[in-house]
Amino acid sequence: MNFTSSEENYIKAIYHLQQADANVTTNELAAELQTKPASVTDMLKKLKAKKLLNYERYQGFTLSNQGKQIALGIVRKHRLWEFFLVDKLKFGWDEVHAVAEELEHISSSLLVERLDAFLEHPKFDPHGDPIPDVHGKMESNRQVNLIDLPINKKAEVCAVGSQSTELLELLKHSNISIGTKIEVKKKFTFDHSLEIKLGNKVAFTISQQLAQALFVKPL
Amino acid sequence: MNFTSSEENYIKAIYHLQQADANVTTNELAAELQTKPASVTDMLKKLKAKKLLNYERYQGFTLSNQGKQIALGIVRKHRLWEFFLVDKLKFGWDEVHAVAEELEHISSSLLVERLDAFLEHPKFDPHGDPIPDVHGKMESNRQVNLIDLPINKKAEVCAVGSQSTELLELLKHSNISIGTKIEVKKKFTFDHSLEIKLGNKVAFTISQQLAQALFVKPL
DNA sequence: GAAAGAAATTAGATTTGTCTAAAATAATTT
DNA sequence: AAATTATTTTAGACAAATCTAATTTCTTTC
Repeated sequence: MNFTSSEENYIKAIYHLQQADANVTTNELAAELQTKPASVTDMLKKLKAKKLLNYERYQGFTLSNQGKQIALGIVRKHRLWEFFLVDKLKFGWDEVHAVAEELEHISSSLLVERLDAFLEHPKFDPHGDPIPDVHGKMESNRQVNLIDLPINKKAEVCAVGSQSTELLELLKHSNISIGTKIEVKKKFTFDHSLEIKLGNKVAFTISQQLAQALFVKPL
Repeated sequence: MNFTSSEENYIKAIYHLQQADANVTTNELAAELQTKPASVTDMLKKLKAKKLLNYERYQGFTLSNQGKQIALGIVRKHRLWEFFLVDKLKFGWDEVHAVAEELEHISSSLLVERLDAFLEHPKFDPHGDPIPDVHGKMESNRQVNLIDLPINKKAEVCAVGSQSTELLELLKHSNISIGTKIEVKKKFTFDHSLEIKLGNKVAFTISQQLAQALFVKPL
């Protein structure tokens, strides 16, 4: 199936906002796309009709699996073009975004695959973001500080910020180790503490200091 | 100023049809763009308002100088992308047209210039058509048989098909030599003879045989 | 748990590019 | 030069994507 540039922009924006926080709202999306909430609602209905979105009015929305695939295809194109612009056309990494926004809507999939081959199948774009392959798979190996992990995003602990016995003692007591599945449920502004959940266990809160010592890989 | 893809498609189509025959009609343009004459009229009015077209209703239309510049910019982008697709991405020369039709509407002029540099300023696209430079200038050195010269297109005689004394005698008598400015005013279907005009002199007709012996360069 | 406030949605209008059907103009034929 | 035919244009409608203003639904506060 084929989509308009406008539809693709909505899908991509929803995808990115959902990465940062699984609970995307109509207003957030409107702000992101520099449009009005009413326009967003119109498009949500259209995307639902095309089965790209799970959406019930007043109840919020998430991308369907099909929607996610479309989003990944657009992200793939965007990042491949960014790589091309910087690597081949000698653009600065800060000059490429606007141009890539246009190029990502070129529809030919043959073009994308030939471009990918020409660039020798790069795995990351000039900003370090991973480039999805034809099937939407990508290396999600950019580790981020737990403080920066979006709410409700499942991740895996992959590194700690120090090897001090004090930290290790606290980690052991909290049942956190390398490989632990982790998820942030809430962020408290007052002291920047986080409510987290390990696997399916009951949630508990950790301090800003501990969170900053933990590095995770989004799944 | 910025134009929509639709406007650009009209400008480009008018440009190409005007190359083939200076008298482009509403119906021809509609056929070329696979749309209806009424839609063409609508767009003609819009392009006139934007000063890209000389147009009076029922009286035909031609591109203004500004319109020609826009057209050349689009042709430049189209042919540069075609060159890129064939030379770098290993497309076949017959596969590139549709993709280039999409790519030619990407607006960034920085992109075009960087692409031109990356490709090392090619002068001709994979089909042998000349690529206009930033200022719209291009080598128009594809010589065509006088028989194929569009009506009302000014051209210059650049070669003859044989060196026989019979031909040279006729050419001398007709005042035609290399460098003569020439223009076809009418084509007669009956015997394929042509009415031609040399510079500002009075028009006269020549036979199919003579026309076929003359090669010209459109100006 | 009712009222106030915030967020989301609907209703109706606008713009762009297109269409069909009808009318106006130009070109051709007799 | 009048009549026929072909071309071009207008008038009015429609779909896509957007907007403003009004309304509905949800959330929060008291």
